[in-house]
Amino acid sequence: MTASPPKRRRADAERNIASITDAALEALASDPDASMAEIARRAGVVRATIYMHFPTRESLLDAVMEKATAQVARAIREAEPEVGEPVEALQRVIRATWKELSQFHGVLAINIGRLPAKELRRRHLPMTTQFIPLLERGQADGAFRSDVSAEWLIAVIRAIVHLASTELQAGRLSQADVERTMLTTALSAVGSQ
Amino acid sequence: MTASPPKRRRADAERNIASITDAALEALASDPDASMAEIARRAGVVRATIYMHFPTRESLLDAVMEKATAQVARAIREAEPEVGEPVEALQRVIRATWKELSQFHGVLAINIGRLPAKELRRRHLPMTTQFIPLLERGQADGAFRSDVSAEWLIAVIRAIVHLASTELQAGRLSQADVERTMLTTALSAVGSQ
DNA sequence: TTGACATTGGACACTGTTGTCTGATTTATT
DNA sequence: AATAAATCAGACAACAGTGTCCAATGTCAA
Repeated sequence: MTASPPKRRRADAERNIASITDAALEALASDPDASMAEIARRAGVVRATIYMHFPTRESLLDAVMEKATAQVARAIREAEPEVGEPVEALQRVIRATWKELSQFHGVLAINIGRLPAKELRRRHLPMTTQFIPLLERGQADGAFRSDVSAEWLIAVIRAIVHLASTELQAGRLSQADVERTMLTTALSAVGSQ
Repeated sequence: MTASPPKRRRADAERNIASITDAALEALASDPDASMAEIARRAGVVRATIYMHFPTRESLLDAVMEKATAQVARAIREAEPEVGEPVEALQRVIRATWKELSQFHGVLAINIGRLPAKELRRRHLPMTTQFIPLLERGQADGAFRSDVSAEWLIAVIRAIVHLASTELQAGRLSQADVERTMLTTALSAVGSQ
């Protein structure tokens, strides 16, 4: 999935591609409209170099998004959503992905408005699909409310995690409180009682 | 607060100002980066006319934001947050403001990134201050959870309302379901049980 | 009706961004 | 050491947006 059959690039090219996507990730996190020049500057590379590897700005954004979602998806997977009590599992998954997601907080939001809703949903699939079985399992055994769809619950959880990230960044929530607050709120919103 | 002492404008000027802010509201809702030209086109006015009344793009945005927040604030006030049982009152307030807020859904989000967090908070005051007493009242009598701040609860409610608006717009939630879903989720997130 | 106010339509300079190109230079690979 | 790949430095055209200006025209108010 990384670069096996298509073409063999030189080692420094490979390195630069990594630098560029990393820099883009950073830059876009603080400013969703960061220019190619700004990204190049951060990557320690000349602007034209970016165009060596990414034909357009759009294509760079696509690559960055895919990298971010893949990284979050991996973190979710490693938290083993299918193991144990639904409530415990959800708690574990949220906790494990929270730091990951908070990095990309702004970055993943770029797609909103940039892509049609359908496409956006498709690209979030690597993350969302992993939640579905967990939530449905919880709904089946009465741990989570089942008067709304699992998709809605996912959206609510995501919103709360993003919110926690925002509030932390804004200083309205302390490092010490944020995790507990986020978790209890998410569980309370999703819980059945 | 509208235009009492500062200076008397001609009637057509007054009318155009209204057209412009309305057009800006519309345009910015669908595209947060809508240009002055696009706004002028919608207002049925030439671009230079906008600059007659708003010296810069920024100042127009400010005016639009203030208009939007004022409108939402009024709707909240009319729902009488201070009357009756906290749970009932909150339900009433959310329901009453929901349609209002869903119009401005995207518009109010423009400020994020445009303004420093502190300033942003200040401008949201007309809306948020009205929630505080209601939430604190509910926290005091055990209706709402009190292990987190009232400010956090406000943020959570706002996030859920915005989310509902997004999901409705994306067709992931039906007109019939959206209000119930939003309300039950918000109350469940805020409730103490 | 008249004079002041306001809008029009068009032009203008300025800035920032994207994407392309080129020739010189550096770097990895064999 | 030789060759191919990649980067650099800088220029360029094209475009879109902001803010300003002006002369002509339209509109309100007394």
